[in-house]
Amino acid sequence: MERELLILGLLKAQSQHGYKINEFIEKNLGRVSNMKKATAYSILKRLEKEGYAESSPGQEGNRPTKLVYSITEKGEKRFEKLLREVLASTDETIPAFEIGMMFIDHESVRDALACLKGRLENTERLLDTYRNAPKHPNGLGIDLAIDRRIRMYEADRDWLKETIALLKKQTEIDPN
Amino acid sequence: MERELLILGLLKAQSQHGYKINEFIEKNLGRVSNMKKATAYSILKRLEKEGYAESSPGQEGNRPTKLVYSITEKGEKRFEKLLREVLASTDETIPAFEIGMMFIDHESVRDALACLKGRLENTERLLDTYRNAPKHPNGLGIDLAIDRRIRMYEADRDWLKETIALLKKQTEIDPN
DNA sequence: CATCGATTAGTTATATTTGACTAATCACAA
DNA sequence: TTGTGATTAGTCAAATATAACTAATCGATG
Repeated sequence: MERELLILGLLKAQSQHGYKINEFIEKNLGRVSNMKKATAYSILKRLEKEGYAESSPGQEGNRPTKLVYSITEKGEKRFEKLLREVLASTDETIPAFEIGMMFIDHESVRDALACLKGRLENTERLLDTYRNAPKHPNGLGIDLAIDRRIRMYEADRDWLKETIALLKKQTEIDPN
Repeated sequence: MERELLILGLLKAQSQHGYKINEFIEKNLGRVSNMKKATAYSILKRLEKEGYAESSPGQEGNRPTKLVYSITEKGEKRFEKLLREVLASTDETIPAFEIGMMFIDHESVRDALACLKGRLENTERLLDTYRNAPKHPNGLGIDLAIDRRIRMYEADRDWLKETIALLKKQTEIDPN
């Protein structure tokens, strides 16, 4: 659903053909979405079938014609509906990591500690990346999203540090 | 991948047939996974094909025979490998909500505020649920996972409150 | 004891996602 | 000018996920 929103948003900014859409996502939004090329094409096709976008053959230079997609009136409405939905609703599904945590007693504490330490390093590296991300002058939204990302990673880092400390104390009592 | 881990974990605890697996996920792990029945069955089939689980026909009472799945030696290894992977790696994909936030300037500030306030209520309700969740006496992992969930929702709530305040200030300057 | 809704235990058709493939053009060097 | 590796612009087969369907049994009720 956020994928549909993303593509509608890109079409809203500018009519484009599938290749450009995918290229933009790969090059500029690699962190934002890991949607693959074939998925982008298939979503474009669906959007057209459902009347949210329309395509017309376009030409550039000597290249073979390609389908240029534009958002329709109906598509703009759809975009706004989806936007409200993702803004208002909370995603309640538990991330993979927490599912793993539930099984942590099946691991030796020593091994678990190694995993969590690796994860802590990762998290701190990501925090750095987002903190050093350039401010976006136009468009408040992107900066707000980045700020949220930072908050989340900070919370994750704090929890990780405390949990690692707690498990370390356990190994001192009973070093299995 | 976390779905495979979950099913292997359930099989590790006890050999079961597909229906019980799905029932347990639906009734007890509704918050943990939204995996659907047909998916559970298809993962069980794949696990068997790849040698991580094996099935044998079982009978109970007068009911027709059903396939009971057990985890294999190879499956236990697989479980541990997957567990290490999800524990160590950071999921870097941006949640749907943040993708929405990036488009927030396409919304009127008034509408955006309404959405975020709805979301804040939701988040506070969830926080309450997790704070009041009963402690799990055996198995430290579940409590740690719940603690992490609480931290994340707290961070989300704080960010939401600040963002709502910021947008409110904007409406006072320029009420569009 | 017939029957009717709930529960058990799946299968199947359909939709979504992705990795792998195709095929044209371009840029540049030998 | 001809080959060759990169870029452009997709398509297609295979994997994954889910909604909808099937079909047997159970339990209780009139």
